[in-house]
Amino acid sequence: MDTARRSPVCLDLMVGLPMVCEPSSARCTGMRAQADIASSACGRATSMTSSEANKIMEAKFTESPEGEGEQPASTAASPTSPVGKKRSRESMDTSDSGDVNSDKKMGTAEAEHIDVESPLSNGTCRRIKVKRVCTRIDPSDTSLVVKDGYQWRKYGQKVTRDNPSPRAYFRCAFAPSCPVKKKVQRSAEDSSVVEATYEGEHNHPRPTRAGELPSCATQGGGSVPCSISINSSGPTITLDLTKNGGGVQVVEAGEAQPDLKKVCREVASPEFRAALVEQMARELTGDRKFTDALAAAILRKLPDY
DNA sequence: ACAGTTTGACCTCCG
DNA sequence: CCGGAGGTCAAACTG
Repeated sequence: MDTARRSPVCLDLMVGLPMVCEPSSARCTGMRAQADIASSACGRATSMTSSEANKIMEAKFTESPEGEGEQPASTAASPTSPVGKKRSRESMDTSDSGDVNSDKKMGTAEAEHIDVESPLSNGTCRRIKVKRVCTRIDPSDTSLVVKDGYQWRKYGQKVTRDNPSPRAYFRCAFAPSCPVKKKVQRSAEDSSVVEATYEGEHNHPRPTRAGELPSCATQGGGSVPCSISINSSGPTITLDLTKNGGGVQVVEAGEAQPDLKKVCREVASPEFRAALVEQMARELTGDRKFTDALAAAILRKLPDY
């Protein structure tokens, strides 16, 4: 009964809060596991290379202090990071890439938001936000295209050592000066999952084109408005009940940190689900605003009575 | 002719 | 210094 209470997982219900499709936010993600990587202290980060950051990005979640996150776009696009070609390029790739996963076909996606500190030559460092999104697609689809509302131009493809599937490199094609890049590669463990890594921040509004509505507007039954964030106090699962869908669906990231995997397994367990439902019911019935709103909605549906 | 993609070569980093 | 690996460039190709 108190599984959820005993669980390290904290449930955060989002009831009655309309989802806002922020152009540069992961809010529109369907099923989303969001891990904000700390890499907090510049002091620590000064010794952290971008490759280390990449390793973190690709393999690990670390605990994150709160207050994490937003950074001005101006810092994101800092052109001055003469730490060598690879490093400087990575350094240019900063921050939030916006709403990245309107799902292409099967719609289940998982995103990680990761900030890493990129050391600069002058001894300072600056935060890079990298977002990785796992999207389920048809395994027979080899296009490595993840539609996210932005226009991308492919500029390279490479087979990496740890994954037989090729990795495709894309640049934002909407604005020539947009520093955002993304890498798309099938998961080594599950060919039906593609991992898209977004680096950098769009310096332009999202192109609005017919048929490319924000993902939160287009996502269908396959997506669940749920997010998982991991912080020092333990993982928090957020269910947005303002959207359609409703079950709990967990997609395990192939390279997810063991902690996240553990959380995913826990979340997927029947015991947890039962406790989740129970706690949801408790939360809902105990929320006066919710019951009032529910009553009002029912009354509206029954105008003749 | 043009825009986008493919793909081999090249560059840089790192161990 | 060297070799491997990831990332990018740019010519060739394609629709």
